[in-house]
Amino acid sequence: MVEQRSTLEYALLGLIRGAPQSGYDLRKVFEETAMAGYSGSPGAIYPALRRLEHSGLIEGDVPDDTRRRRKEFRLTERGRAVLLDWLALPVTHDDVALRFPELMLRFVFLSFDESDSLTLRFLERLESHLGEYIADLKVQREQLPLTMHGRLALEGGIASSEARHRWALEAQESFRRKGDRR
Amino acid sequence: MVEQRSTLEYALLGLIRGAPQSGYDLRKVFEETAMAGYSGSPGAIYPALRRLEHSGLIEGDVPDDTRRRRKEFRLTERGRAVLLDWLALPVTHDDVALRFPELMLRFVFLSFDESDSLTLRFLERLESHLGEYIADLKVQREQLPLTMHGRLALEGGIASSEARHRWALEAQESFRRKGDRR
DNA sequence: GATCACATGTAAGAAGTTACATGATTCT
DNA sequence: AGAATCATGTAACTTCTTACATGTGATC
Repeated sequence: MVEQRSTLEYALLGLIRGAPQSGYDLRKVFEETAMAGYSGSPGAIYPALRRLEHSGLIEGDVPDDTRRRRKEFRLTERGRAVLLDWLALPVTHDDVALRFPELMLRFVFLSFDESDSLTLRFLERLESHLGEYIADLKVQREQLPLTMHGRLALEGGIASSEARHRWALEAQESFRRKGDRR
Repeated sequence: MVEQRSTLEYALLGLIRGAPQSGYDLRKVFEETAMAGYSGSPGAIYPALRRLEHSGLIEGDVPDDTRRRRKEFRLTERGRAVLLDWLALPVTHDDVALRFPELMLRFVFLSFDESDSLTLRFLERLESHLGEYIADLKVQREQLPLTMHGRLALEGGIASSEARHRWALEAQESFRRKGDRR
């Protein structure tokens, strides 16, 4: 059973895993790259870091090369394990239909798995669930009584899902080619 | 200045505007059609309806043709006005980048504007902000140092945004043709 | 008579938002 | 000297989640 944490907490774990950094650094990442829509408000970030620290997933050090007040966080072993558990979670139908941005966040952090096996499993499941989801939307388009706006909105959903579906296929090919080259 | 309400509350206003209905009816809409990801849990719906009632945006009647306990809500004049204000809000860059599902919810409810003028303004702004957003993503792809996963994720975002962009253009044409026919 | 669908609610807790607060260091 | 940036935090509030609670009418 996987520990349940908020998406923001996983985003923080992933970023810290990429490079140890302070709360301030993390806030800037969210503000400047608008990372998938997680707000970098101090009222969200600092309490989340506190929770992660209390749970023993991250540890803060005060680096001695700065004279500014500053605490740099890095992952603990448990932190790495919790992050990996989250990354290895199977992609579900609801993830695809309701939480796509979170899936993309997970995908980015799958770069920490150097074997690419988690990545390939992720993309395969993503691709198949997207296929189902697109079929569902098409059924709804045929069967539900819809206004012109409703039908168009559904068609928009179908179009963007189909783009994501093609992307999932292409991404799989990229990783397969990469694996073959070795 | 527009009254600030939660997205769930606007979703409820829009659905009730479409047809007066009870909390139970509304919950089923969310559960069965998975409407854009708003959960139909009673702990969300009933308090939200209470808030809307207290603010004078909806009113509940007990219909006498049923013997079940049941309260049917309909919009008040103020409720219609608040919904319309929300629908008329200009589409912003952040809406496009961060809150697309909410935009699609608004689009569906724009069917209440029979002149289609709000719809057309909505689609024009959507189209232009999407264009900018796609350009931003392409800049990030060129300029940021990215892992293979990061680059692919960005390309996925570009692909689905381009699909939405094409959709916004096609939807505009649909409404223009419809307008011309009269 | 039991079970399912109808129908509405509350309580506790989690997590985010906005706004405020504070102070040090670096740049102009 | 003053402004901008670095850096961390708290408090009040809002809203959602999960889980529990309750009861009636319809169907088998």
